[in-house]
Amino acid sequence: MNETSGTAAAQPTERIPAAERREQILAAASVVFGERGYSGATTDQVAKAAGISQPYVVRMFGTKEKLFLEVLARALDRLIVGFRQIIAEPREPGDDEVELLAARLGAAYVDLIEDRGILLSLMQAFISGHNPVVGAKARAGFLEIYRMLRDEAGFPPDAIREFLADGMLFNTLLAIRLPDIFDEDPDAEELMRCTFRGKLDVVLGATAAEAAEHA
Amino acid sequence: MNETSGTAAAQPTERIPAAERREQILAAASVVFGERGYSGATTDQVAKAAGISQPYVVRMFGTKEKLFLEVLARALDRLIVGFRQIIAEPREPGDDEVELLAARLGAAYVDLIEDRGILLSLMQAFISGHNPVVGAKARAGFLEIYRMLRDEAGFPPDAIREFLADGMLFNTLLAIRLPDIFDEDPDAEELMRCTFRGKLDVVLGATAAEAAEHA
DNA sequence: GGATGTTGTAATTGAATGATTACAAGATAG
DNA sequence: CTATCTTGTAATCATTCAATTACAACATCC
Repeated sequence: MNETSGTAAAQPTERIPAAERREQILAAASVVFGERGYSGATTDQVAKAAGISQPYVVRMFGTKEKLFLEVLARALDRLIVGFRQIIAEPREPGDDEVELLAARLGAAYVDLIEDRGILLSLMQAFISGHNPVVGAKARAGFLEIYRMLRDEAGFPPDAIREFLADGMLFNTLLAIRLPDIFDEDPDAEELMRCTFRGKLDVVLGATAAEAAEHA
Repeated sequence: MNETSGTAAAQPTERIPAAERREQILAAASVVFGERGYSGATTDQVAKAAGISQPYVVRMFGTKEKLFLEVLARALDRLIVGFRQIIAEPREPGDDEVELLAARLGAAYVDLIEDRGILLSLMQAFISGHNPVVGAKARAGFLEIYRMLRDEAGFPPDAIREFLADGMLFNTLLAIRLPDIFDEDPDAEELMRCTFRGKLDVVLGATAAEAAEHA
């Protein structure tokens, strides 16, 4: 199409509007930061994952830190907006109102953090409490979720604790890649099942299928 | 004592047996790795925290990675040994046998991860699932805890899930330094209290006291 | 009291990496 | 057609940092 030399090998990177390229970089950065951590990730790895050159990544976001903060803000935003949407859905009052809403929120959460980039970017932020900027964002985000469950969802304290605790355990089991060793150690799958009591078979089905496919 | 020049300013670093120095380095490394992560921490920071020179740190452990693995192994070991000790304690059978044991284990866990180095080293390991060596250790450690609760403590699945989930939530709230903003945002303390339902007032008291002192 | 082992550091090196600069090529307006 | 803006890269710089080397001071053994 737009090649001038007939047998060009390395395609000269399509020209793409900055706004769109920005999204590509953020998506790539989410994965790379998630895998290697803020310090462990390099702007060059992000660039390669996004299919562009390293200087372009830096110029687009100014510094590596600003890029990371943007990735984190996006992840938190998706989480909060997603939850708020579900809570806003009309629901009829009843005995199991809280339980049902918790299940819906849980499913949404699972959907979200199956994106490993989002999961790990969030967890990276959790352990950056010492960093004034990142730490403050992590605390603020966590508190906003708490207030949402308390005020908008109307959860009683025990339901909040259980919901958050289960979420953090799920985070951890996914982060350590427990499903990766389902076939090596049956206890791994047992722990995963024990964690979800079948109430989230969707996820388990997906990850187990992945594992089976890989075996 | 062993000063040759009377007015020596920079003390020439006391000679200490290698084994003891090793422990000092491991203690310092636990803190530094916990705060900055594996990639973010430098051997020089560890050295300074331990009060020795950077090359000595490297020579003692060969590489930075080996040092980190040793720190992680220590943390996991303290956790596992500590739990096993409590489980082995004689206890009379009864209705609340599991609940009581869970409370004891919880208290021990809290004691342990109040050492921020241990808390964060463990959490660093959790999000290193992609790293073959660190990831494998994290998975193995988590599974060992699971088996201990199931086989040695005799916990039913629900008790295991609840125990682990509460632990992970506690990890997270401590990691993001929620107690640091108790005085800025009353919801922070409320979330912390909601999380523990007063069953672990020891901890809350300690961190609140810290915060008050700082205010 | 010399030889050997242990405990330590200063100086340096080589690689990695975030950031900058300078430049090129395509699009768009006048 | 020329000027300008946008989208992109190659080359390079300055810094950081893990690791190495070479050496010094103390201790212990014969």
